[in-house]
Amino acid sequence: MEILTAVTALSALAQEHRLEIFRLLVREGVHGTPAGHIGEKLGIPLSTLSFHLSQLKNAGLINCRRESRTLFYSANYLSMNELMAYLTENCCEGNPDSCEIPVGCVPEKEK
Amino acid sequence: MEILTAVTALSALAQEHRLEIFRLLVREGVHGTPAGHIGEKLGIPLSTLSFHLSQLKNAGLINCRRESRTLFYSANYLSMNELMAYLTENCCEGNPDSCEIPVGCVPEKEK
DNA sequence: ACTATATTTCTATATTATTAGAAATATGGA
DNA sequence: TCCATATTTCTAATAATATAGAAATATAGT
Repeated sequence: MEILTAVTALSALAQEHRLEIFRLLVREGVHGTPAGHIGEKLGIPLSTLSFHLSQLKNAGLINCRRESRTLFYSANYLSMNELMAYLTENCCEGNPDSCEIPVGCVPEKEK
Repeated sequence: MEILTAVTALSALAQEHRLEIFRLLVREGVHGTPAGHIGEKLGIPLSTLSFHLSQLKNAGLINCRRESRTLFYSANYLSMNELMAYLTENCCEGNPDSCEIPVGCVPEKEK
């Protein structure tokens, strides 16, 4: 991963509204959620929401598909996991005794 | 984790110099690296470096200990992993078939 | 006390991001 | 074609962040 790709993704997540949006979409799953529902659930005006969705989309963290008049947004799990892998790359020079706490998209019941 | 804690950590990582600094420290391990070495390796003026180190420190992503005149900075692996867990929390409503790609601090050779 | 080293704090300037109302665009039904 | 719904783009005001030189602080050796 290019460092600018990672900075763009992290910048996209480094904002309260956008982090809420992203976590909502991570919870909702691959089918996606209409933009309007996101704004309603989080109490964000639609023009502001649209700005934040485009930031997340531009960073590759979310996907968008149209179904009639409705745009469904969904989390891009692959790019999320690539970002996390980038952060932990080569940790402890390959000797992770002191830091190994694997995380990822794993359901609560299996933890 | 509080959302503001996560936003602070993500904001700290969402900057090219700071992301380079953090990834360097993740690689170097728990013993830590003197501030001067970081600036030298990354070509960052010391006053600028100090500003960025304080942002990362304030976000809880790195630790600092003094040894004589030298300040050793090191990655805080626990808070890094907590941040990643926060991003993936409750993914896919507990049905991660479409997104399960666990990541974390695991050495290359074991991947 | 003096000097050298390691690092931080202060400062001002320059750059970038956030907000939400109003207008514009896209789609589909009558 | 006309209207309703869903969402985006435009706009301008406001706020926050990054930069690096110079001065200040902390530590240790002579």
